[in-house]
Amino acid sequence: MAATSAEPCQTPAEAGLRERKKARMRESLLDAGLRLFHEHGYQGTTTEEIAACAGVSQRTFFRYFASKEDVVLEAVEGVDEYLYAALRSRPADEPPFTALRNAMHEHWGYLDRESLHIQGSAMGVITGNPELIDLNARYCLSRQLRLAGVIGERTGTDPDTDPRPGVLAAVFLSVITSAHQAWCGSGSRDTDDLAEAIRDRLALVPEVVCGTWEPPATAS
Amino acid sequence: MAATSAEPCQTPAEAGLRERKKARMRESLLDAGLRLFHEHGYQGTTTEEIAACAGVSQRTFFRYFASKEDVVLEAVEGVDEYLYAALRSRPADEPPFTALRNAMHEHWGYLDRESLHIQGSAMGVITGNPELIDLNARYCLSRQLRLAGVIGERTGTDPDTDPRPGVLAAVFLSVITSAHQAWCGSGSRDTDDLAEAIRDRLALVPEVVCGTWEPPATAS
DNA sequence: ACAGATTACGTCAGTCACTGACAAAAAGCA
DNA sequence: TGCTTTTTGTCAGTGACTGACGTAATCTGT
Repeated sequence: MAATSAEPCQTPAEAGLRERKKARMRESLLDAGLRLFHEHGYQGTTTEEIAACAGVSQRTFFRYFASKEDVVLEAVEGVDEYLYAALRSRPADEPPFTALRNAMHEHWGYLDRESLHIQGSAMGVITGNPELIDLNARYCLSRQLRLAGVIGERTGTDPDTDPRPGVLAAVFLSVITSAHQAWCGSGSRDTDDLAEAIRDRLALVPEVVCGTWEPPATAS
Repeated sequence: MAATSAEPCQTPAEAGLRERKKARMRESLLDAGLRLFHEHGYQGTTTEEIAACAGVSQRTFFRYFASKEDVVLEAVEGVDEYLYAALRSRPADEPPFTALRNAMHEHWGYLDRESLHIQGSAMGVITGNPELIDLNARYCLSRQLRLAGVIGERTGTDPDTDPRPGVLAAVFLSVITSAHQAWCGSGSRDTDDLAEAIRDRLALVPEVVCGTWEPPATAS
């Protein structure tokens, strides 16, 4: 079914009308969802409203997105791509963690004035209750795996056999999340503060894991 | 209303009968929940079943636990106490990260044959949608904060002003989670394998963040 | 362009987590 | 023993999510 296309080829688009409609529908639901989340908050938006806003039924919404959270996730993944690209373009001789820090820095410049920076984070697992994996996995597993993959590319290591890319991805994302929490807790809405928190905390990691801390903190 | 107590003081217990009943109710619901989760899985257990199993109505269940997930969380927190205790009893001259690794090792010995080791993990935050914090916070924020607090005690640093305890807690928990994921993914049910994965990955952290990786992994 | 197989959609009904409101029962207190 | 406070059950309702089924749109071959 791949090469037997005898299509009129009037539209320059790639696939059939059905595919294009589906893609547009998904896009439409995503836009509607993000807009409504922005306007009324996440909890303040129902899936019915998203569907109605996109002109379809709630049931159709759930045919495109497995859950309300997935709308957010989709956006997160889109944003992360910039980080991966930045990481890939770092010079090859940079040590992995340094490259990540620098990539994050570039990435931030890119995102700084985006309307949406969404950060997912690490997942949790409950021994013996695999169903709970799904519940949390949404928030980080895919992110962590993808990042580990990109780190693996850079370093020539295979994330499936070498745990180091996975560990670095986990550490990196957890520090980002930690900074994010601190930022949220501080009440600041200034994204520059968030960027600074991220930078500071990433810079602290080697010291924090590699030795004894100097008694008086950098409590400026 | 604090010192005006002219209680008969007939019962040797600490508080009034009401308090004790409440504590027993909570315990009872927790036991029922964990047992049912174990028997039928998390998804396979409804809150009504938990309530019925404890002999109360569903509404009462939700008066004791804000959510079904909270039942699990409660158990997680109980388990973590052992880790904190182990960390507190490490010699004061051990560097923080080393102390954590050793504490984890001891902790594991303690838990090894427990019926329940539950691991929560890091939370995610969505910029501008504080409601989502709750959603994930359940899974890690409290854990991370508590651990940061204990680390702060040990090192004489204040987690509120010095970001280092928070960073270390985040890194540590994320590596545990990462190991947990790898273990789940490997299909092993042997807790010794999990302990080994955790040990290996923790040992890798300094190398992973502090320099250039040696090309051929420890792909034993 | 038209019949027949796919596929997408809307509608309906149902489950489950979770919540507010209210009345009855239990526990504390005088 | 009355009176107040707290706890509980019942009821009704919201919102996320799913399965079933009929209808409509798209695709396929002629």
